[in-house]
Amino acid sequence: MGTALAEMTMPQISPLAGEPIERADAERLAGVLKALADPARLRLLSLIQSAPEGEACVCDLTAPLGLSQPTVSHHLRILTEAGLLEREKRGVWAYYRLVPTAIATIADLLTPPRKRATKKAR
Amino acid sequence: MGTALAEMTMPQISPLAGEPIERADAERLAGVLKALADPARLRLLSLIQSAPEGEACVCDLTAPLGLSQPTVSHHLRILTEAGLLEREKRGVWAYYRLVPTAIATIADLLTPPRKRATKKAR
DNA sequence: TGCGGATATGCAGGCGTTTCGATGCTGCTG
DNA sequence: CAGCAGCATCGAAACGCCTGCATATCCGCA
Repeated sequence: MGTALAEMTMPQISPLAGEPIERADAERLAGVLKALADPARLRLLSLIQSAPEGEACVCDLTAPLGLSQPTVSHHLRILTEAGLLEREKRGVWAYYRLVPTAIATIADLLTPPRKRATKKAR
Repeated sequence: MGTALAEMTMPQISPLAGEPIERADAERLAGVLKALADPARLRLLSLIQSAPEGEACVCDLTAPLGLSQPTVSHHLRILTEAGLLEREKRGVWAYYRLVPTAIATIADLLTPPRKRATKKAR
């Protein structure tokens, strides 16, 4: 439901290049970037991504971050709602992993249309 | 002095991929992303980038944004200190333009080492 | 079924941010 | 040289965010 990213990738948000960006697009993109713009959350993404199976549960992340368990859960929730993480509950544990192309999508939205046919031109 | 980006690009910050990111790196990257993660500032970047000469003065940006002049100046200052904009004063006007590869650099920091030889491997 | 561990949620304190109006500064221009 | 236009800075108000503690919820296990 959250996945703010899905709302951006689908209706083809204007990528911060070319035509002046629309107010609504700016707010959606800012929303996702805001999820990224936090040291704790960046480290969470990095830790999860470099974990053994590319996944990690809350109890694995609490110590390396030096934050309380509720705070870690809070950050994970924000990242999940932004469409950057996906959650899978196995037994008592909640395993988080990166949504495959999510971050790359954000990077593409920032990057000018290098070669890519980003235009809707028909 | 400002240009938080310069401090990142130079000492080769870990790009959110590969090894778990360091706390200091996370804070630097979060700092720059925080400058981006605002609707008004995203629109400013977009407006300036798509302006006639790729530059614009404050008085050109106030109306399209619908924000007061002090507020626009404030956002421009944050973007400049983040290393995303550069300022040139000509007469009474202050012209802002994008720092050439700044945004692309951020995109690269987020993007996993696709093909790129981002590795320090020799 | 009752206990204990792993997460999620509620609540609150402290801090940062976004925005404005008022004001100060600077450099044209009449 | 006065006045004005363009910007930056200041001070303040409203709002949001990060964090922790306390508590609720869920699941496996004895």
